[in-house]
Amino acid sequence: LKPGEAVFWESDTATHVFQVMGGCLRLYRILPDGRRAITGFAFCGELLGTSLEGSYLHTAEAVTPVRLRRLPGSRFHALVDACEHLRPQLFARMCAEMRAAQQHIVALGRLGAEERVVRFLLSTAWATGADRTRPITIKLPMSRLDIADYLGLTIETVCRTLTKLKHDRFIALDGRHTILLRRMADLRELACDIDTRHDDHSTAAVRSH
Amino acid sequence: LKPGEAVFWESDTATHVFQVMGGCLRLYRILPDGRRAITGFAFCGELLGTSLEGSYLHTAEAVTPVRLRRLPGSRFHALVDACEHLRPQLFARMCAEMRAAQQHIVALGRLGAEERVVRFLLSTAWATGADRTRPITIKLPMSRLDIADYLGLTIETVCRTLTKLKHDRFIALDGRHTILLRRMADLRELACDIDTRHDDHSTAAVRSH
DNA sequence: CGGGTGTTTGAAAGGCATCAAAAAGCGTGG
DNA sequence: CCACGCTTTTTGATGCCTTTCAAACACCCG
Repeated sequence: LKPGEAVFWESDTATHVFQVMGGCLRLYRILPDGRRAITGFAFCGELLGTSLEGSYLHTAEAVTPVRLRRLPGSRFHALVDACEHLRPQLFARMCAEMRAAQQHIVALGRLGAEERVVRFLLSTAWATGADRTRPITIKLPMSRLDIADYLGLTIETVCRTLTKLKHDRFIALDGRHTILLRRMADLRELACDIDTRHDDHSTAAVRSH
Repeated sequence: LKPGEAVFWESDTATHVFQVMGGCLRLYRILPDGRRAITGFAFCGELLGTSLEGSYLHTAEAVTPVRLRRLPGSRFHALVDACEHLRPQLFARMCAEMRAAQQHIVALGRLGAEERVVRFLLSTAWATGADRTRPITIKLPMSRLDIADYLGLTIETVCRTLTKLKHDRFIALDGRHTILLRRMADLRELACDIDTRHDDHSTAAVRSH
């Protein structure tokens, strides 16, 4: 698929399951008045269209050139049903998706603009499996508007936040789609990142009443 | 469980699966600085703790008195694995959960305060399986603070929005936990609601057993 | 019938959105 | 290789919605 082309639309009857073999896609829903909410991005290896009988949950559209593998949904589920060791794999993927969704909900519901942007940068970096303590250069294939619609912000706010981070020496921008993350520890602080902390038991105990 | 008691905490090792036999629970995560994000509420019939090997995704805490059924996670998954007709049921539940999460993401990312509150009221009403065109009285077991933390707002904003809806004759309040929804068509308009109809059909089907 | 918690209302402040325009990329064609 | 025009991004000024802070009020339980 070329950039901008869609794999399927939100209203489509879900007939096939897809696997991304390369490239990046945006997954989104459009509100009646035209507002767009991007629920996630899909990268190489990920599955699309697994989570529904009926119609797709969102529109899937290519951000970069994308290569896909396609399988009829019925066949996919038959395979999963038959293969003893395939089932836990699908289950694990769905769990990961759920975890990501909940993380997203927390971010949209309770984090400020800066926290959201930094968290997005860090999660993108970590999706590549990079060392979490060392500075890293990441590629953001999607546009600022995509990022804004993903984070529940406007494009201007995303820009301003990035420039502020740049001036504060937390990141360095190189072109539109390349960002260098430096001072990871400070960034993690800014992101209000709970995943990497291990003091949650005491926190939970305190707040449990 | 009595109100305020927890079934499990976010950091706990996920050992058991629970089914709610009665009452209402809140599912939430706490940020390092104390902010709370409620990711959802659980009602009679729903399953808790299915979506993870490892540790639970959130804390589950009783809002009202709650009755639970408990099953070791290993046993639960063994049963599902063995039972040919149980698998699609679990799958459907997970899909419904995912759909709810995505709906929530859209609301938090792109809807204003009034839209969020109205959407919450309508989805609560429809969870009871009521007629969608006729006025209906609903019970909200949770506190205003719970609603605020669920909708990504403050308690004051939730209050103000409800008061405004009352003065505009869209709803009527009776005590703290009872709300009459009138003029459903107008409310749906306010909620920016396109596909809740489709959503709830499957949700109701899943809930029913 | 109090006391305490939870809710509602009010005033002021702040953060993000909106509107507007300049600057920077980027592909195209000379 | 550079000039051109378009799109995307960045920056700036202003306004609105939601939050914050504060206090009055209602509800519930003993």
